[in-house]
Amino acid sequence: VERVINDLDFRPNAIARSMAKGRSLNLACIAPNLSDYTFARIIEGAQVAAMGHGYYLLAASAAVVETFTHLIGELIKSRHTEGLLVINPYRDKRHLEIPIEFPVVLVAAASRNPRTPSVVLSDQQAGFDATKHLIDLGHSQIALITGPSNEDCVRNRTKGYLRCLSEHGIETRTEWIQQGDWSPASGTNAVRNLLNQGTSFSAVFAQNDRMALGAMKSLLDVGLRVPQDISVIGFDDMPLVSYFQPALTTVRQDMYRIGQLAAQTLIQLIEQNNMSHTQFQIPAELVIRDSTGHPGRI
Amino acid sequence: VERVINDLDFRPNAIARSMAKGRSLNLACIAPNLSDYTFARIIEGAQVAAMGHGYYLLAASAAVVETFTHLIGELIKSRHTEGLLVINPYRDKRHLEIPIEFPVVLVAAASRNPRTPSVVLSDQQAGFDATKHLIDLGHSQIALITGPSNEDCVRNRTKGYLRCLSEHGIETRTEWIQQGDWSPASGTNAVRNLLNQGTSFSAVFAQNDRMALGAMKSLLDVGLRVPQDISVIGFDDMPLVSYFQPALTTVRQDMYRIGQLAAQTLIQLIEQNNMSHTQFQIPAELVIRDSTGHPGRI
DNA sequence: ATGAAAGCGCTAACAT
DNA sequence: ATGTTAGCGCTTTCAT
Repeated sequence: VERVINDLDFRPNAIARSMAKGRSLNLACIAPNLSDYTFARIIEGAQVAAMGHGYYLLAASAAVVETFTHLIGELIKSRHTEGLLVINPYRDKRHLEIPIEFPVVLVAAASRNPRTPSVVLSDQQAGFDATKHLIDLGHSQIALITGPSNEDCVRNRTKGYLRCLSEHGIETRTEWIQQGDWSPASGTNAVRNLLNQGTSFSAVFAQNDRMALGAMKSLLDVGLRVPQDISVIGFDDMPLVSYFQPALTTVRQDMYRIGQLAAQTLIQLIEQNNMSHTQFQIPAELVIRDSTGHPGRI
Repeated sequence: VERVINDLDFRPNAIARSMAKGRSLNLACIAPNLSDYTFARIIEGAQVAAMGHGYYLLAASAAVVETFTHLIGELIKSRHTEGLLVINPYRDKRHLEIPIEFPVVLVAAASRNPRTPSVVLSDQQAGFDATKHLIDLGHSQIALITGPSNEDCVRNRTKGYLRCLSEHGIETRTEWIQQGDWSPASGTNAVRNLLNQGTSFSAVFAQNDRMALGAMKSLLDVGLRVPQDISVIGFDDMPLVSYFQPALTTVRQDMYRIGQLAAQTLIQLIEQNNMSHTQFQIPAELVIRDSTGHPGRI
């Protein structure tokens, strides 16, 4: 019998098996989209971890709240999926849609509910570190370009920036803080504002690399040199940013590891129903390249 | 009865349903990895199309041949999945592992088997167009940085380059053709070779953006200006390349659309068992920015 | 140890 | 139209 099984290369029908066991071995990851580098890396890490434990990973994108809500509902009620990885950076009602009696782990945003595990970057610390790097170089007039204010990580990175300034006895000026929308164009714009309003600054900390690049562009456009005149630091360490002129100093976040850890946590939740209060914080790493230097005399 | 169904917000158990119908509504997409922009966009397009038709999309990465083979075997034999989207750019034995009696569509590589549909970029035409753009600007000494020679698209892009040169009566010099490995470093290296061997050239066509950026870097490093001294054109139109100095001229491939079309084709294959010989070719689009210009007198 | 039977929650084919 | 039943391919329990 065993021989025949091998000879025919037989595999049990996964569906029937799921049916009998009440388990689908499917996990799902919901993200605003699947192509942003950050999300793609999380998904990749999660997929590898899932596969390593014998699970499959459904990738789902939900650009708007309605899709998000609907998708979560379907996935859970249809029992298509045994657990959910949700990537929702926004501080909005989506967090209320997250079921509490179902295995869910939140990625890249702290959970609102103590019973839902989450794995996030230590954004506040990272914001602090970036600012500290600039201060250590001798800067004291440091502009900040934030992302949209409805995202958790923006609040935290800003908090880190503010804490660092205050710990070094530097008074914050509200004109230094410009809000962007993560796009390079918004970085360009923010610097233009800064320049127009005559605010003096010798460094800018952009909360993501794309805005940092946009910021660098507008600095270069008006003839300012980076880093001789103005230092620029980004956040993410996207591929290619080291190939810019000058190579971008930035804060690297290891999204692959975050995705991996999130999937592992989810699987543990499923298999051991271990709903312990687990909120992982993953440290970021400063990557010093050529876009930051000592302040010039501008 | 109907009322109770609604009141309880009842959803049929997807697994039992699959069991009874013999359908899982799962598609799977296998790619070398999930985070390269090109792959991520394909997956995103496929996922959106799949969801639009009521299917779910499993994302799977298979970095090495063994994983690939194993994964395909499991996915199919376990009947976990109803159809496969395979992204395999390599000209290797993986193509032989692709089952013919199972719904599969090949993405970003032409299928070896006439019964397997595929959707690919018109790489040859795109290579031709990029070269033509340079020739139209007045260049006649055009270096080429290719990707690894074991990939389909490399062969085709190169073919387009060669055909364009020959159609314009330009004789090809083998020293102009440098092989890279898609990484920026290999682009840097290729230009260094070109420079060292004293080959004269006024433009370089890199078969992806990352190598183009690497190439630009080494040009700039030795004091050559882009595009005044040397023109550079890339391929892909990755995010951010328009923020480089100079903004990169490149060939845009609409991977989202390719993924979408591939998923639609797969679904048709499943639902109508329509195994018609369909090999889609999606056109690329030249995006002219600032890294290409008329040849200088170098 | 091996074999028989019940049942997982649906759908489809039947009978009323 | 409505209700009933067999069966999808496994796992698990119970009997041999």
